[in-house]
Amino acid sequence: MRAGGLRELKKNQTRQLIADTANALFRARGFDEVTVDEIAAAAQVSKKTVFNHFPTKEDLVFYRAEDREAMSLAAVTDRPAGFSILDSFRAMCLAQTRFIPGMRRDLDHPRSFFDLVSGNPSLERKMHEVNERIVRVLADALAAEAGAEPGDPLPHVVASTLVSAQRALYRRLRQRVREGGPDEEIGRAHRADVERVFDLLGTGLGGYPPV
Amino acid sequence: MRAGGLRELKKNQTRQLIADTANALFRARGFDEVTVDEIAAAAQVSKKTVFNHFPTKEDLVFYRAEDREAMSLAAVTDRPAGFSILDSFRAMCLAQTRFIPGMRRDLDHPRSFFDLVSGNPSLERKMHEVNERIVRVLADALAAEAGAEPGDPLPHVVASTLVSAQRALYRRLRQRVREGGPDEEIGRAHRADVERVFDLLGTGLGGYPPV
DNA sequence: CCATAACTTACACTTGGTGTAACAGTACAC
DNA sequence: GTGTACTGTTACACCAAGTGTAAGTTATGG
Repeated sequence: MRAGGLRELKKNQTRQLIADTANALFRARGFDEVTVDEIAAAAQVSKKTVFNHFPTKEDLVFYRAEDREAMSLAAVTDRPAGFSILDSFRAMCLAQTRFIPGMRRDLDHPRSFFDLVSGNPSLERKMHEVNERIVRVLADALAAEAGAEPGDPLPHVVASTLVSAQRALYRRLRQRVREGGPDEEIGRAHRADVERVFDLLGTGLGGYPPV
Repeated sequence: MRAGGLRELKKNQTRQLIADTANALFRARGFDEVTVDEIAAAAQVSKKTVFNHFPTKEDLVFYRAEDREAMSLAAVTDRPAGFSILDSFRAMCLAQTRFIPGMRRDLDHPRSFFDLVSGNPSLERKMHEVNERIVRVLADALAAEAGAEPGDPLPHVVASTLVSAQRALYRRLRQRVREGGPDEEIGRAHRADVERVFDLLGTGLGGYPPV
């Protein structure tokens, strides 16, 4: 069970090969139009091996979801002293502009990752599940930091709000990228979005919608 | 296609019969331990008819989700003049105490509705889906009322926060009911919970967690 | 009473996902 | 090196959810 063993290496290679093969096929033809049998055949692997690595077909698309989870969690646990959680999330959302090049690349595909997921019920469900997982992990971290009573609803509400803000801003940013324009301008608009959202979260929702 | 026609009546009866039969079986033995074939047989109906009425097996459990959706939406659209949306949701959450008797009845079952859903991945996914639907509907209503630009992330963030508050408080209330105690005491504790959550939402998240 | 539309059914089929037991290559101790 | 235990892969048989189709049945409206 050594981490750097040959066995471990081959296993990871197989996993990566399966995921890459699957996603290439999904992009080419759509999620529902590709069967797991096809994926297995294309990756020269048995169907059982696919399911040994990925519990469901949907996981082939979202297999890197742990990264996002870790990022959100780090915003709470690894923030510099004197930074509130809200500050930390605001900073994280401002930094989303670094995704712009990746978004541009994705949008170049005839079927972008976004198009793949949106409009497919089972993939959308899976996405919500991933999201909910992040909220829960974040809520636990918040509860631990705040020393909240078990069952306290507050940490979960805060976590849900922050994650939803992060996602909404990400979606908005992608939309802006899709609409076109120079990076700099998109960045400016995005920063304004971030400030609007976090101003509201910072001062309270009581005044929404404004008259 | 008359609303009060005999055909319509029988259809609704069949639908109700299938749902009731299914849920009785689910409660008795668990969601995964009952097949759709069994449900169809028990309801004396073909499997195809089950799927004609309910697109997926999970819908047999959540077939009344539209009620919740309508309730959340009404909190925005039907609120009295001078009530902010936050006020309206606070009132709605305070009124959750009326669910206490129903919760007690549910908890009497050897397998409560809650137990049925929690711990079952596909039912939890479905629940998140229902939830996300509510958030989206609410966000649209908020955006319409605020006259928000298309793509504006704010309405979605607000909607997500309100719905998550509502759900978290509902969960907390059920937990209190499960822990036992007189209704009056539970109601008092719940009202305190509601005030804590909505105070935070009203004044901003910046101070969370408190030092 | 008849024609049509709407609901149900039987049936065959696809596909995601599991269980099992055998097989193959790696790790490791000696 | 050699034997052995371990671990990932495979073939295969199987289950259950969900779909498509064509035919049967019953209400509806003229």
